[in-house]
Amino acid sequence: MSQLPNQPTEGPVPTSADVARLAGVSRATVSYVMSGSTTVRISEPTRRRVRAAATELGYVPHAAARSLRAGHSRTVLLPTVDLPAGPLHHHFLHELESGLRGLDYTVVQYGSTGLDADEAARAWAELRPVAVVAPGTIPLTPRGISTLRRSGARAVITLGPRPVTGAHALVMDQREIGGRAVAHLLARGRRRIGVIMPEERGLGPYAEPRLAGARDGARNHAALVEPVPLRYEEDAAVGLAARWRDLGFDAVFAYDDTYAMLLMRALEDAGVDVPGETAVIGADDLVLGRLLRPRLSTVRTEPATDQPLADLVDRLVRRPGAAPEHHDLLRAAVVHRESS
Amino acid sequence: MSQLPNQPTEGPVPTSADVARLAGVSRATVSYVMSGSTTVRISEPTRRRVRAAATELGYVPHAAARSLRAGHSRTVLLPTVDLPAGPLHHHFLHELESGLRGLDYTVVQYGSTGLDADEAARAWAELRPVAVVAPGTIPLTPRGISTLRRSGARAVITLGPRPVTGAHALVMDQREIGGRAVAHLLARGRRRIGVIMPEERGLGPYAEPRLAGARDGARNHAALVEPVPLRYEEDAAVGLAARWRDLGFDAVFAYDDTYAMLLMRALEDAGVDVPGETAVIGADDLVLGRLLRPRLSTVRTEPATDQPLADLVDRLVRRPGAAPEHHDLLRAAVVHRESS
DNA sequence: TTGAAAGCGTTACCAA
DNA sequence: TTGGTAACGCTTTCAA
Repeated sequence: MSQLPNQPTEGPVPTSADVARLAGVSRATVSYVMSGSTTVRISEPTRRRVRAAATELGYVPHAAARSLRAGHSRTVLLPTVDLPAGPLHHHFLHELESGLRGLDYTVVQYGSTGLDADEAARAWAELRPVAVVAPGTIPLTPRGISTLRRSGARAVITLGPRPVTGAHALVMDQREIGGRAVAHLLARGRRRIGVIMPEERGLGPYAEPRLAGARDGARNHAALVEPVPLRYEEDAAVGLAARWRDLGFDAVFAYDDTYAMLLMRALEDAGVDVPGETAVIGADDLVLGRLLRPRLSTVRTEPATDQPLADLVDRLVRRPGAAPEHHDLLRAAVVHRESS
Repeated sequence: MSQLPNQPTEGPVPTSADVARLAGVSRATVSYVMSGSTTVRISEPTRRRVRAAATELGYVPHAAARSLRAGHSRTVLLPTVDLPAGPLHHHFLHELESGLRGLDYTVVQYGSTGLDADEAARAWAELRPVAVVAPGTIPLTPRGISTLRRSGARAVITLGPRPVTGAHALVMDQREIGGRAVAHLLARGRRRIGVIMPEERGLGPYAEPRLAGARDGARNHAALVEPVPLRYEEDAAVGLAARWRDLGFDAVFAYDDTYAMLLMRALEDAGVDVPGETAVIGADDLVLGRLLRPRLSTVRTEPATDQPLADLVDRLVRRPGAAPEHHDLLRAAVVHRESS
């Protein structure tokens, strides 16, 4: 094991010039060695001297200086908000992140809570990312998109429930989820369907399309579809259950399995029979749905494309200026269990 | 509404020189106006001309160039891994992120899955962050810490279950959770305690200290504490429940409420009475615990400090070189319900 | 095989 | 009140 510097030198940060000096070569040579350039032949002894000097000084190249000189970066910016975003969103985000890293991009998440659309776009543009993949929960205006493109971003992509004009879109269309749920309930003879809408901030962009899909699904049937707001708290559910019979629903599509569980428990405590009196279906197929009694019916969502997201982003970066593309990322299917 | 550029010019990115040219001033003047410098007086008409030119060109300053020139950045790097990390971890991360932004830091999350400790440290160092707050799930070696410090990081901080030698530490000591759980079970007369250990990768850094705390808590009592591995899947739980009576436990401390729910359901289906035959306690006080029957006892964790994390990081940045500090972030308390 | 020098976009100092 | 200039750390062409 090599000697570690025992005093975390508070001194200046070593640069390639320091390495060059220590190794007795020029800065150019250091650069060649560090980047493993093959266009220039450097003797093996020299390489070793340079590497040893770099290690001794703890030299790490300065990314900003490099990309400044290069005129471009390989930074992909993923703005984030700190709101819950659904398991599939996380799945995609993770896949995207590791895939892009594999393609040698530097992936950086940048918290953007509380910034308005154009402030956010400017803040992102300062970092000169080669691509931006923004969640649908952050509004992206045409002006913001323009700012980003003019700052050198070769791809501006939204990832969310809705496409955004002017940007490429990876669409997770939540409407199909609502549509499937309602079709299932209709097929089982239900006609008065409540749709649980979370009152939690930030879930709207997901919940609204699910409701819209539910409504569309009931369009040509003599059926009622009505939103029912609910906070994710026990007493809210108890209150709702207490006036449940007055509402007159014979079925309910909950925003997701966790809300379904919350409601189902409250209904049971209030003496409402599930599924006899009210059928319940959730969404997202969480493990907990199988643990409930009755077992929870749900709408499972799964990736609709086997093309890795990262490849898609990479392609958009390489062929910029192409017309905005929309890609549907979601497939939805009902998993029928006991609660419906 | 002002005129938007109708062609997303594929041309070169505008620089302050372009703005200067268009406004008929020097680059220096542009810089003064854009950064709102007060040390230099610029006439109001000039300011207006500069701002108009900047808007027209869609000019956004180049962060890398700025920090290169300045010799330092206000970037705080939060390396992330894509593993589940507990609700409190998320809470802290979010608080830290928004707090730091309020203190005018640029907070950036950087995915580091799959990198080894020293590779990761080098990758982070390339970005020249002024501070790094690394989750405990990413091992940080003395060498890595040294690399970061020498690259100009004024604070290297770990956020996780364990302090790391040489770095500041925001400790979320999970041991107390196990300790409280076991103390509670002992007080209720239980003597043979199983501790559910998730088999899921990445939970180890949280689960192990919880187990250690449980063992410590039983030290001076004639009690048995034994780990029981469990995958978070229904059939794994069913299998465990089937041989439950052979194991001879009269109580179980589950890693968290979700594992507790999984096990409790399987035990119930296997005819094991809870809490009569086996007492169950979870952790993290999730909403679902109150929805279970019997209602789930749990160990609630809450922030132990009312000093905002961001202020703490800020202080460490301003007073670098100070001896490593440890801060305990967690307080744990048993919430007794029906399952124990 | 190596070195000198230019230039990426900024900002801070010093003159005008 | 404004402008010229140098410097931040790096890569790359051109010459030696």
